[in-house]
Amino acid sequence: MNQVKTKSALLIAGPTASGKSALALRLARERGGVIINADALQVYRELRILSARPTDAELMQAPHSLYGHVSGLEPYSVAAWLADAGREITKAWAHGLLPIVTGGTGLYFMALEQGLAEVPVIAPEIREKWRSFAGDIHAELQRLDPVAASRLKANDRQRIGRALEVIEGTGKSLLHWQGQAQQQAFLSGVDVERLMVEVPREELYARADARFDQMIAAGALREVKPLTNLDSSLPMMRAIGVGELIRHLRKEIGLDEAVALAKIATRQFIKRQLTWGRGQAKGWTAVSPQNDNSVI
RNA sequence: GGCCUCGUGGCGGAGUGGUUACGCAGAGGACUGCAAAUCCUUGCACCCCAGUUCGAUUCUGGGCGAGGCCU
Repeated sequence: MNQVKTKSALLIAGPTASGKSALALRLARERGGVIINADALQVYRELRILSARPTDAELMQAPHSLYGHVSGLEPYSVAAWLADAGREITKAWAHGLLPIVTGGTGLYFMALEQGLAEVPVIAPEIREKWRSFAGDIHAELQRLDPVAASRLKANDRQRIGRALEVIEGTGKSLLHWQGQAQQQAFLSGVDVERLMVEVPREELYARADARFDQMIAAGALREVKPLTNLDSSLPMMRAIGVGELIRHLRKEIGLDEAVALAKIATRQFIKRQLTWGRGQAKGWTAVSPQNDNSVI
């Protein structure tokens, strides 16, 4: 068991069902580390099974943080996660432990390494106004912030809404804020090791399919039942499987169909994660979950 | 056995005598506060044979196949 230098960190990324957690667990035991979650859905308390959070047995083998630590009814975001993660990393260092940040959300790793633009907090009313805006949202952005509008696709309501709330809430373009010096780059100047878990596509799909069946067997329907009447726009409700299983509980589709749809959604998600990895995580060290000899 | 309808890409489903919708799945890509989200691009077909025609997925005939009705 190595003694950890004061300022180092290990990042483990990879698509869902690739075996990141098991690898993180092993390395945490070997090196004396704290596993810090970098998955946007595993933070939600209500989704233990469907978000594939570590089991109790796994949690006991090494310290974990940011798993199921927030309510799905509360707003959460990259910024909130970044603050949480920064705090946990600092704490790990203070205890002489290696922070091992692992998860499948590329945006979170990006925020961790590059920081986030220092955009002031936007008033909830403004935010809500644009999220529920019924008209031509892109035309509105063209009027208020033509430069930002020119960079976004007309159908990309989510990003357009963000650009609108920023220009209205701060009086300045989102591009202005992004052009400012980035703060909160916790890992700048830190000795960072980056591992990308890679598994052949076909094998990954097969593992993901099998895992969803296991989730059903483990009681995923029971987990979803209390969520049936919640606002479907909550981020938690977009977890793969939640919408599909709710439709089944409402007798709209059979269980077989719900499972099939969730598996398709999982594969599509994996594809996006792989695209992210190829485009945004160049230079990470590729490791396979079984034979990660490239890791010291 | 007779009559009728139909046979389009992996699936669903339009349509046309020449420039071959669309949806889903698949593939590729983007990505700075909802990211397991949001968005962009895209390969792939007209059951077989013969005929009509300058030209057939589209028209005619036959074959094969599917479904329905009748006996």
